[in-house]
This record gives sequence, structure tokens and C-alpha cells, in this order.
Amino acid sequence: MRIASWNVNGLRACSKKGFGDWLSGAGADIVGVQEVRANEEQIPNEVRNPEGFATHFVAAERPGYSGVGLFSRETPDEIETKLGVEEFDAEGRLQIARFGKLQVVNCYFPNGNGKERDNSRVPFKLDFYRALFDRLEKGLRDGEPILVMGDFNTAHRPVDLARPKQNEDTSGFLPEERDELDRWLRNGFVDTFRHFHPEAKDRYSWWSQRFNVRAKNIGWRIDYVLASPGAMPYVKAADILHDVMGSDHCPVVVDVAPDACR
Amino acid sequence: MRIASWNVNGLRACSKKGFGDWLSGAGADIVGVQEVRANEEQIPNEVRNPEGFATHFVAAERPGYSGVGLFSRETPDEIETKLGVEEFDAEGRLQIARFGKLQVVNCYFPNGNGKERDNSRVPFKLDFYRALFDRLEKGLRDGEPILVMGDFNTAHRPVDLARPKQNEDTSGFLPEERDELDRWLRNGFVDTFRHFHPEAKDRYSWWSQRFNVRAKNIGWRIDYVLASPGAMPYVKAADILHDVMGSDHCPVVVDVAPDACR
DNA sequence: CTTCAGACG
DNA sequence: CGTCTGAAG
Repeated sequence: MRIASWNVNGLRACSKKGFGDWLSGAGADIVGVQEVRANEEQIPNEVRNPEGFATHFVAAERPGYSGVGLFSRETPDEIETKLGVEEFDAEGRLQIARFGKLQVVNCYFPNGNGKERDNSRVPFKLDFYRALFDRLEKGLRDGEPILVMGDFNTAHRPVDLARPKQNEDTSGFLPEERDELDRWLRNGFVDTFRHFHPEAKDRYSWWSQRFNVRAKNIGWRIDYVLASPGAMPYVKAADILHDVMGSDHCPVVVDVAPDACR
Repeated sequence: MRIASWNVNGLRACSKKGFGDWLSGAGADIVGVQEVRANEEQIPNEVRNPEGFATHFVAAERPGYSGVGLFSRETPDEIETKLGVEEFDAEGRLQIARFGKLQVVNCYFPNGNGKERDNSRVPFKLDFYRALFDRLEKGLRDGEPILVMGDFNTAHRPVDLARPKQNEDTSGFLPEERDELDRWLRNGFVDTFRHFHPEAKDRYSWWSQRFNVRAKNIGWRIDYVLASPGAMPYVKAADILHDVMGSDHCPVVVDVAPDACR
């Protein structure tokens, strides 16, 4: 069973670049997308109701901003979309879908950049991280199988971005952001890609659109699938699909034994 | 001597579609453009400083809005750009250029559509018409040669638009707008195109960008070169260059005896 | 339907 | 650098 996460940077734009074809051909059973940047009515029909998938979308209140979506071959038993904090819930960043006993969390973590191209939104970002962690903590402790996938907007370690030195003051690689991600991992979540590829270098999931930098592979690994200890026994592989085009991010995937849901 | 007027609907966009080539190949001695939608620094250099032309640009205060420009093989003796009314002069709509004794007025008359897609800006439009008329009236009476070219945003008569019946409540063909244009003509200005082509039908200078309507020639004649009685003896021909692409308007031209300037 | 600005990333 | 909204035409 393949589970994929992709920040599509506008699902309407990505659809024009072949999202529908990728979805039908990728062999994925569950796909979470981030930065949909549209409400459901605006999404072209072949992607809004794709053959063979159940869909669920959460839009931000602000038009054209944020938003997440979930495509799944089986309809989830339930989906939660709120943390109970108005500022977070207004931005369409979260889906917690349950498939049997497996929880699949699709999340678009906030970008830390503020209006003035400063780091003024970092506190909001960290508060969001903490609120979601708090929401998941009990299940984590109870050994439930949980996968948290999405655009975390944070590179964990120097090896996870091409230019660590130049970016120590850049949101996405600030010490306090890395510390927060560390805390998730210390508390049991596993960075599945790093688990299966402990020595991998130059493996990124996002490249700036400026200067045609993707061709030179000057990127960041900021999209993850984290697995709880209760989920890890089912996780068989993890990968980054760096050759899939259509967005400034590429998909990241895990392969999971189907009995994770039972 | 050929004098041309063209609403370019963004000089940057029009430049990408060949404005520079048209300018060098059109055989025009004076070209007035409207809706430049850029300040001088933003204009690509081959159009900002084209070989063989003097240039003069007037930008609106609001970025990306309105703006007029003048290209001329001879440098004008003087250029005036203001009517002395702050609301008008802030919008970069006017150049009054003198070449010897000939006055060439390049003007982007206001569109009558308001914010809510209503006709709320019609009063402003008519006030602008009146202020410019007042500015030109003395020269008109004194028999000076004056050409007023530009986007008047008004079709004069039913023959000047493809769908007169459907547009009696649309700004651009309102009775009060047509009356104002009538007043200019009653006071001596000559619609040069109509003068040389009294029976012409289906000759338009603007087509809506919606529904690909230009191919069907469902348009409006709202761009004119008006000539004062003092200028008429020099005006030898007038035309509409409907096959010139690059904007939702096309150029309109007059051919004038060169001694109009002496 | 298209231009441009400005927000955001 | 690109995706969107929103104003404007």
C-alpha cells in the first residue's frame, strides 16, 4: 500500500501540468496534497472527482491560500480537520483521516516567513507544530499506528538542504524550528526517509523557483512522512520522487503493509 | 506625414507582441499610445528609446494604471501634460505636443465603468472631456491646426459599434457620452475617419477580449483622430489599421501634409 | 479575457 | 520565479 504526500503549489496549476495523470499512474492508495490554493468548486472535475478515488478537501478562509486535500482508494472511516484553535483552523492545513486503526495525518505546516520577508511568522509556525503534536501525543504514547505526512517547511539537519551554512537565519532551517522537529523525533516519530536511507545526501523535496535551481539540485528536504512507533512495523520503504514535475515540490512516499489498517 | 494613435493595453505586454517592430515599420512620424500601464523605467529599452524617435511618457500615480506616451521623429517644441485639475492630472492621460504651429494632443479619455461594473465613473469621464475641450477651445476658435488623437472610450453613432441596441445602457455608448462627443464635432472638430469614409460600416478600433470576439469583428470604434478646422486642410487621409495585433485596440491613423507644422 | 499589482511562498 | 486574488478595462 503506497501513501504519498505532495505540495502541489496550486492544484489548478498542477492539474494543467499532469496531476491527474500522475495520480492515476502513481500506484498510490492514499495521496495527501498541500497548498491546494482553491476551494473544491474551483478544482477541475477530473481531479476533484478522479476515477477510483474518494476525495476530501479543506480550504482556507482566505481565497487562493493554503488548503489540503486527500485522495484515497478506500473511503476513510472518519476525517478530522480542526485543532480547536481558530487561527489554525481558518487556514485549511490539516486532515486527520482514520482508515481502520491507522491514522493518516495530512498537514501543511505554516511557512515562517512574514509579510516583510522576515521571520515574523515563526512563532505561529511553532505554535502550530506544538498544537498538532499535543493532539497526536496520546495516540503516539498508546502505540497507535500514525503516519504524519506533509510539507513541514523545516529541514531537519544540514544534510537535508544544499546550502546549510547560508540558511542558518532563514526560516526553514532556524535552530528553534529544527529543535521542534527534533522534539517530535525524540518523542518517537520516525523520519521514514532517513530511516531507510540513513546516508543519503542530495535528496530534496523542494527547490526554489528562482534562478532555475532545481536543475542544479540546490534544494531542501522539507516534506516528510513521519511514522509513530506503532506504525513503523508496517512501513516497508520510503522514497522521494524527485523526477515528478508539476510543482516546486516533489512527492514523498512510503510503502506500508496493508494490515496497518486492521 | 503619418500620425498614429494606439491604445496598447500595457506597453510591456504589447512590446512582447511586436510593438517595436510595428513602430519601426509603420512609417509613422508621430505615434501616440495610451494605456502604457508602466512608468518609464519599467519599459523595455528598445521601446523606451527606439532608434530614430524622440519619446515622452506620462505615468499615472497609481502603478500599472493608465499612462500615455508619444513617439516622434522630430522632437516636439513643447509638451504639456496637465489640465490643472488634480484628479485628472494624477492619472497620466494627456500630452499636448507642439510641432511648430501644429498641436498634437494625445489623450486617454477615462473609461466610464466604476468599481462595481456600473456606470459610476461616467461623470468623471464627462468632466474630463469638458476640461480638455475648454483647454483647446481658444485654439479651435482661433483657427489653429490641432489634432486630438486617442482612446475616447465613446462610440459616436450606431454605425460605430456592432451591437448598438444592446449597448444603450453601457458606458461607451450612453446618450450623454455621445452628446459630449457631438458637442466637440458641432464646435468644429472633425472625425477624420468618418470624414474620409462617410459610408463605412463594420470598421472598429476595439474588440472585447472576452469570447474571442475580434475574429467575428464584433467591435467598437472608440479611437479617433479629431482635426480642428485649422488642421483639416492638411489632413489627406484617415484609416483604421484593423489587422495590427498586439492589443485589444488597433491603431488609427491620419496622413497629414508636412507643412501643417509650419 | 487579459493586463498589471501585490500577497505569499 | 510562479500561483493566486483583485482591480481595471
